[in-house]
Amino acid sequence: MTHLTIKDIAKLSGTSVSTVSRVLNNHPDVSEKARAQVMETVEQYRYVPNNSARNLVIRESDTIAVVVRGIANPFFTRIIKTIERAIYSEGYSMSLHQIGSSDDELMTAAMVEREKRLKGIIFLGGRFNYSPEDVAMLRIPFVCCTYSNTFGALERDRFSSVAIDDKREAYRAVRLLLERGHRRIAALIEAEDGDSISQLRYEGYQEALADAGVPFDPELVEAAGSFEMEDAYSAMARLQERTRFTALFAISDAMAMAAMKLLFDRRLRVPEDCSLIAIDGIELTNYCVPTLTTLEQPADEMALACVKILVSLLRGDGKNRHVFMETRLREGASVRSV
Amino acid sequence: MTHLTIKDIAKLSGTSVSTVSRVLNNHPDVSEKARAQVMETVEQYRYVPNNSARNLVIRESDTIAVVVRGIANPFFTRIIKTIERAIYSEGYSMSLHQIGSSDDELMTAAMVEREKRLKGIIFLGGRFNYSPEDVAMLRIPFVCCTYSNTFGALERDRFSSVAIDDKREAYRAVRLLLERGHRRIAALIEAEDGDSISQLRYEGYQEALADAGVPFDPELVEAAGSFEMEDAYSAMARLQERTRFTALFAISDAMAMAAMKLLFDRRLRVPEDCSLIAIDGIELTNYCVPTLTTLEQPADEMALACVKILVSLLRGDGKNRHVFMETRLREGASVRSV
DNA sequence: CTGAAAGCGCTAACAC
DNA sequence: GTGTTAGCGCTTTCAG
Repeated sequence: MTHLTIKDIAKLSGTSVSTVSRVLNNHPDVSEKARAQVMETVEQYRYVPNNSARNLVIRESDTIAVVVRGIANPFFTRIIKTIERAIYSEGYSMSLHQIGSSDDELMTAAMVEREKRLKGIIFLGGRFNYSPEDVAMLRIPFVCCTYSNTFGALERDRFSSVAIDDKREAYRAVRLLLERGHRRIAALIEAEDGDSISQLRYEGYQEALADAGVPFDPELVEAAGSFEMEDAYSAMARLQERTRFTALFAISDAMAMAAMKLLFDRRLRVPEDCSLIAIDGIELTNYCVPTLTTLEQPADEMALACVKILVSLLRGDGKNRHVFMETRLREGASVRSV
Repeated sequence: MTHLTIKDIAKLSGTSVSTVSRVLNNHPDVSEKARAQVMETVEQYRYVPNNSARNLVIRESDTIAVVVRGIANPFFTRIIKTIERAIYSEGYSMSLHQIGSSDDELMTAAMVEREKRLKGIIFLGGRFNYSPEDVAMLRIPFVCCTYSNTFGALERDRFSSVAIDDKREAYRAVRLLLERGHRRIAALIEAEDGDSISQLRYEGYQEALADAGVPFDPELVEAAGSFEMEDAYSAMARLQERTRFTALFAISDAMAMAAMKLLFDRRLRVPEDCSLIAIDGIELTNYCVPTLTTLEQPADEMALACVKILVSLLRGDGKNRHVFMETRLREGASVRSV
């Protein structure tokens, strides 16, 4: 036998499996003597229960799963911490699941739902285009954090979401540049389409220009093909070689930081030679030189809202909701007036 | 009933549970007709198997768990990717587990070992002081990545490790500063002791100074109390107010970047007013301004070595080993000669 | 090729 | 208080 089972511990401690189970799960109706007896053997033999067996037999748990797409996203780190705290203070426990970019968050969630008898799910990052069939595997409430199902056909009362209005916030960012006198404003994006956050923010960029009467110039737009800093750096290099501009709107802080570095390497200064603005508000932007001006997503409020919505759904005193939060302008030193 | 079970699918598709199981697990001995039949009902009803039940009954898996301490550590992100690829190409599959700073990685690993019938474990970051009793819960081979059990009483043939020699590398970093003519070299650390990576690197700092005949000055050392950038920034502020120096050794890249920002905010320039060197080589240091000079840990090689050692252990043709890798000096623009 | 049946390790009635 | 036992949903012999 590879591992000791509860049966072994029962035998070893001279009791029965139910007594051992009671002790392990802190049930009250166990005599002190039996409890001590069991605890001693557990310690002595370093018994560790098998969670698969436990999860299989329990009818329900108080677990909320957080399914995160993109382990490298620094913006999520903060959110997860806050979500975790909120979940615990609501009396639930959290189960965190990272998935790779090629995995499907819905399938992962569906499997964990059965595996752990989940109560609810919070998705942190994910596809923007779920269909009703896609989510049919999920039988429990879920809330999408940092995105909404903008491009999917899913009924809005089938799920909840907490996010910023990406298009509008991008509009705000670009508008700020316009108000500071910039006219040739470049955009560093991931891809023009793809049902992603990049697409939404890019739309905001275009709309802001249009509303200000600034003609759209495709020369000023460069797609990195990913959200990685390395790719953003290369894209910025192409952009900078191709054309001139006095300001850049990057769809994410990380990409803006890569752009900032490219400018530095080319002996261009921020903001003297090029102003920079982005969206996200990750901690790191406080530590770059100069500090990046960015529209900060209210990470803590978003995390709290997710948990609040989900918990009220679980308690039965709430309906699916879609919350759009506003960003806060965090003025760094990367934008100047012209 | 909340979820469909394999029994339901059997009934619905007019076969038996064993046939459904065979189809689901791609066993060859199923007729095409039965297979199609089962697949159709599975799709139609969006059946998702219960992994707890599966894990409970399988005798063994080909799973290697990676237990990561510190979700926010950017250095780990790269390593995980490489580990994952290596594990898959060796024919195993990976199961990733994030743990909070207050959780015990050994207990987590022991539980997952039973839950998933693990073959082996890779710890990414963890305590430096395991005792034989601590690891008694683990029955399978494990390798510690980025650290070794420097301060523990665990027998060295009980586990494997892949890491840099933190003390020696810190020595090298500080020595580089000395060679460039620096004499007043400050150190930004986490804590003076605590059986951590910070302690080891701090020891290297002290030894380098001693070997160069530079008297140790406690004024030049500041502990941040954590590895967080925020705390490093404050610590650097205290240090900078208290005394003067021409160079700083930070025990991590992230802390160095925080220090860099503090210097900038105080109108001091890097490297003109203060040189900076650190250890780690996270991608981000390529994007700070100026680029940080750092001793880069060979993340990919370390990841590969971990998997290689573990796999050879599992195949029975290998013994526990302790590998120390060398860092590569990545010259940025943050160090000048005086 | 297919189905019946025996558990995997645990919890929770249920009897004592 | 305590022990016995019936499953949880699945895989896997073992017969047919």
